[in-house]
Amino acid sequence: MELSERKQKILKAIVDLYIRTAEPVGSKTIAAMPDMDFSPATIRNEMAELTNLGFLEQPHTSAGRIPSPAGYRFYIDRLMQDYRLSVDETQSINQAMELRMQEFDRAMSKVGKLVSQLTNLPAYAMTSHTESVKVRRFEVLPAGEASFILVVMTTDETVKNKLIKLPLHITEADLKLLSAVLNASLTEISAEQFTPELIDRVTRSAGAASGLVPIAVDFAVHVLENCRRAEVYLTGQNRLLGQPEYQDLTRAQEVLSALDEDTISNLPAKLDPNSPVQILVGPENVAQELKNTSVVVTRFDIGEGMQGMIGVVGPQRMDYAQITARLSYFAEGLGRMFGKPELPEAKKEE
Amino acid sequence: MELSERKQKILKAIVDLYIRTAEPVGSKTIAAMPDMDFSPATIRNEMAELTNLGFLEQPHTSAGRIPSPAGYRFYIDRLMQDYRLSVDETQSINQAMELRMQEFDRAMSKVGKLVSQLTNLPAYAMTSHTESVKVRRFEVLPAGEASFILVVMTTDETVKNKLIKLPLHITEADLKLLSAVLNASLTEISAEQFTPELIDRVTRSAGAASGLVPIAVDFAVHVLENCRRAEVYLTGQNRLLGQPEYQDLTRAQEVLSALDEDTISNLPAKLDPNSPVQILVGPENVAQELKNTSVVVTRFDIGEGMQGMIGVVGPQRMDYAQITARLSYFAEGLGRMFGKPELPEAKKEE
DNA sequence: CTTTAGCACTCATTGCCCCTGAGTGCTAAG
DNA sequence: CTTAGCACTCAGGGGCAATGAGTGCTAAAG
Repeated sequence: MELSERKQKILKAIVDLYIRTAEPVGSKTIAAMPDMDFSPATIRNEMAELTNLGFLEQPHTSAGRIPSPAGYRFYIDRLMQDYRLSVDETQSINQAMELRMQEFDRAMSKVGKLVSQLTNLPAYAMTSHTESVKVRRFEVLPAGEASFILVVMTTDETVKNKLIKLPLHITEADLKLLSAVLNASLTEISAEQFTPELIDRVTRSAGAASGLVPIAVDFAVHVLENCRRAEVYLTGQNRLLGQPEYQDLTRAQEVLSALDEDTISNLPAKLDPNSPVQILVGPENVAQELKNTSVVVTRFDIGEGMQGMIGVVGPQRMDYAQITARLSYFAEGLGRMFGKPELPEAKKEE
Repeated sequence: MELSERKQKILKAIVDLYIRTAEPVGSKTIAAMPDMDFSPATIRNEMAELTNLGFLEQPHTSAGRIPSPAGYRFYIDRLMQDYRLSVDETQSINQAMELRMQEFDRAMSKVGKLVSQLTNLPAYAMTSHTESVKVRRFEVLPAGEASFILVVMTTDETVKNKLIKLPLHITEADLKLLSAVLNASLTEISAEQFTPELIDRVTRSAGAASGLVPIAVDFAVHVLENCRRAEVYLTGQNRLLGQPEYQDLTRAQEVLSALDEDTISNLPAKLDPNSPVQILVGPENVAQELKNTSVVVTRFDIGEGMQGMIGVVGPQRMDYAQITARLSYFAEGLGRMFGKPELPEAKKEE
């Protein structure tokens, strides 16, 4: 079913205005807008129909209209104008991105913070995987007296390490052997393939270092599992309180307590591979607690079978055009930054 | 100046009750308590004096009294009874601690979450250093085509790594040399001692890998600096909204937006080395924005010149006894866990 | 000299009522 | 189909009085 040109125009005007003011919009206000060549009465009729069609809602009889979730959806899909980033904005985003991201985890937490700042809403950044991750290589590095560092490198380029201390003395030869055995048998296979039989066999072939194999395996499995389970960085929760819809404390708390890592990592049930930015309006969220909030997500390439995702959580009445624009501009920048191999920079002294 | 026995008893009763109810306490309520063998009038007189002495405050004329910061301080130092953890509590804390903390950063974020849960307040966990950190060793590990992984181990046992990609091809020999040079000249010295002259000398002696030295140095310095700058994990901000004193939205926002990593890492200006748990009541906090909140901090040993700190942020009216007890019990557990060398566990199959 | 009963006073909170005004839906005329 | 006109609805706010918890002071009792 198609909306008449005029209905669309009115709907757009209402959503635009409501996004700006957070107050129900009345017929008179709309009629007063330049470019609206109808009387309030006409607008009223149209608004009544839009309400019947489910695009608008009325908080109470004597109030104006506000967009319903379906209204927002229609607006997003059909009416919303692209938001053009101003030079100032692009500059400040670029500048923010200047942070040299040295380590990955840290960087992601910073990314989250920046997104939150950029949108003035709670934001999250997380990593996720597109392929199943395997161990690429083990390294065993002696580290003082009776301890060594186990380094596990995975196919998604994360490198995790653990300091292992032992009460018994271990020789360099033991460690060499351990390393060799681990690399020979346990690399390039996914966590599921770490069967008890395999581990048993490996353990037996490790000689003096056999006691260390289970520890190493435990750690490797743990690393792989943690790779799969995305890491989530959430920040800027307090910005939610700035939004008029969350002046009601209980609402705010409901949303904030729902915003933990688990819900977030499950947020966008399916990522539409076609559109880069995905918007979930209110009840489109699977999580019940978020049925009054909207989520805008986008992803960026990190390369090596991984992707980053950044998202924003806010009231249904959010400036989708602006937020989408900022988010995707930022994500593009990040993609450029992470996705491509890093060029060695020209150093002063060379 | 000493408070009479009776004044102390009354003050304690008021603070105890106010902590429980969050409502100003009147003379009649106190008088009605068993063990209070005085009339309301007497209590009133005492309360008036306690107010003059600065231990109590009156929100308005016709309301009861609430403790002033000084009142809380006196209560904490002199009146508060030790809170005895119930078996249930110790059990659930122990259970929570069962999480096998495989990697340090992750573990700290989990610790933060647990503390928040444990106290039902926003909480933070962070690491900090007691000695100046140095690089203990560099490791250079080839990682595919035109890239390698640089591992920096520091004297505080953190191990950080970075994947470095290069457009040019590098041989294993180059990397060996790089590793040797770095380890020969740049270990066991602190970041300040990375002078341009030294770096220049090292670069020249690195032969074919000379282009990589600045990158490695940059990373090393970055790691050392990050070691010094404590890492902070803050969680459970939403729990602040559950507290009656933060029903006022603006207050809540003020506090929450003040709670970023910077303010937190500066929170306890000086840590009294004698008492394990440190309490900062309201205005005792240096940060202006936190002058209405209290902070309870404790630390635990991680060994190797490092310590962990866990803390709780909440309204001045918080159950200091309970929170102190839970926090320190938890911290002790963590100390036991992190501080001591890890014993290899008995595996099933051995 | 301390304790307590009595009393007048204060003042935040609550509920109530009424008014205002923005906004609607309907009807009938253009 | 559009619009002017009109009666109606209802949230929000101001004013006002009642309520009651709590106080400080005074004077009597212990």
